[in-house]
Amino acid sequence: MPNPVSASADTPIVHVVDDDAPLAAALDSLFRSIGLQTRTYGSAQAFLEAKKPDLPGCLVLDVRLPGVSGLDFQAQLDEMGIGLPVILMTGHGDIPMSVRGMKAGAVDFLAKPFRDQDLLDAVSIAIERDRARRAAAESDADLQARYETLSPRERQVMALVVAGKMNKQVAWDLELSEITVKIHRGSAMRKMKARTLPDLVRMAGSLKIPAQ
Amino acid sequence: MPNPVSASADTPIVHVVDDDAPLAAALDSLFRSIGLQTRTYGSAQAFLEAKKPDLPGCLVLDVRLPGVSGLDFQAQLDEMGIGLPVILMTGHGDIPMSVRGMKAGAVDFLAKPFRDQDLLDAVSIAIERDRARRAAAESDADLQARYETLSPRERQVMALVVAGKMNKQVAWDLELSEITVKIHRGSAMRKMKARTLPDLVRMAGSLKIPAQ
DNA sequence: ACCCGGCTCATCCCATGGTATGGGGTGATG
DNA sequence: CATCACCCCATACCATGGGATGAGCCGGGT
Repeated sequence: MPNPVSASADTPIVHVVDDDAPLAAALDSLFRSIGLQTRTYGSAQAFLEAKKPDLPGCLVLDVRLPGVSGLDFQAQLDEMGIGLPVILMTGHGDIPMSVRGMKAGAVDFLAKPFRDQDLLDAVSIAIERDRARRAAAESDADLQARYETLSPRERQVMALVVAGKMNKQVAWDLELSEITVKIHRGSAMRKMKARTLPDLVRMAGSLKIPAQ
Repeated sequence: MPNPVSASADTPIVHVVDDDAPLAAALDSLFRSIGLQTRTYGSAQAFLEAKKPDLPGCLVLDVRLPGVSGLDFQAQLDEMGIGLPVILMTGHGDIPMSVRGMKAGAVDFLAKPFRDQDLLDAVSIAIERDRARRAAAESDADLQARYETLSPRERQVMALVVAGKMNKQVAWDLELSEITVKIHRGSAMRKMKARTLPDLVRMAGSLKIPAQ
């Protein structure tokens, strides 16, 4: 039988990292009440060790944690390439702390006590941001994967073609015959699944291949 | 005779908006001491009415101002399209205030008293950011200006060409002869100063002309 | 009335792009 | 050794791009 407030399917996940168990439990039920999955962790370490499902979500993080500071942890996550949007909470914070958190890209920084609604708003923004991030990352990974199937020559040719050079010029630059360039160019188009040259140019742009 | 700490040429400008005159004067001399120009204003209104030289710079803004709040003023500047990076200062601030300021894009939010060096660091970041912003805006305006010289037909053709359609298909879409398409295409290339099709595609990208 | 710019089209000609067919060489790998 | 991926090239053929020349139609401004 379906849940009254549907959950557990592919609904977003809120990860709560807070060593204050009662508070974590309260947050958990708050999020569940609006149909979000939650996971709670007593420490940064616990969060890192847990395996996270491949779903959009966000991280609600207390600044005061056992071991590392929440702010340091935030920076650490960044270096590790975990792009999960972060919402920071604190009981005893000051302005420099909040500024540092926001500079590091936090979605919000909430001083306790805060209204439930403020947190829910922040979470909803964070999740939306994560959705966009994941979508961008995915299409980027797709593109990157295709690009990696190109042979070295094909990449060179692609770069020059995308820079606007004619086959003839590419041939001269790479000391090849024009016919060979045409062939590499064709394979590159096929492998990149680019129907037209403008498509290829845009792909090169997304891949940050320098224009010229 | 040149100044000891070179200024007044095309050096960046720090705009200080603060109704505390002694403090403004102190900031003024602080910034001049490192070779920056400064302008001080007693109110948001005074800043808006002043004519600002066309130079990179930033805005140092006290949150508590006569009339509007600094935060509201910040939002107002945004709506007016004044992209000058903002640094907020406050004597009596709290976390929500700083978070709001940072969310609105402030470079930094400093609680008084702060160290001179913190402000100088923020200013230097802000000016660098403004430089980048201005450069981007300028090249964008250039492009936009060229785009505006295109006739309506030329724009239609350009859009379809950039979307990867062949002249033939463009002709069919617009119910034109292929020859006419070629001509519009040629003019578009010339007017946009695009040497090659990839160039045109990138320009269209910067102009945010939808790809297909 | 005239000119000019935008829009349209045709025919001709040539450069360029793109693919197919067929050939040969290398080096890594099973 | 056989195979495969990558690299190189030629000839041929056709589609496409792009410019020159010449032309007609409109509407707005001098």
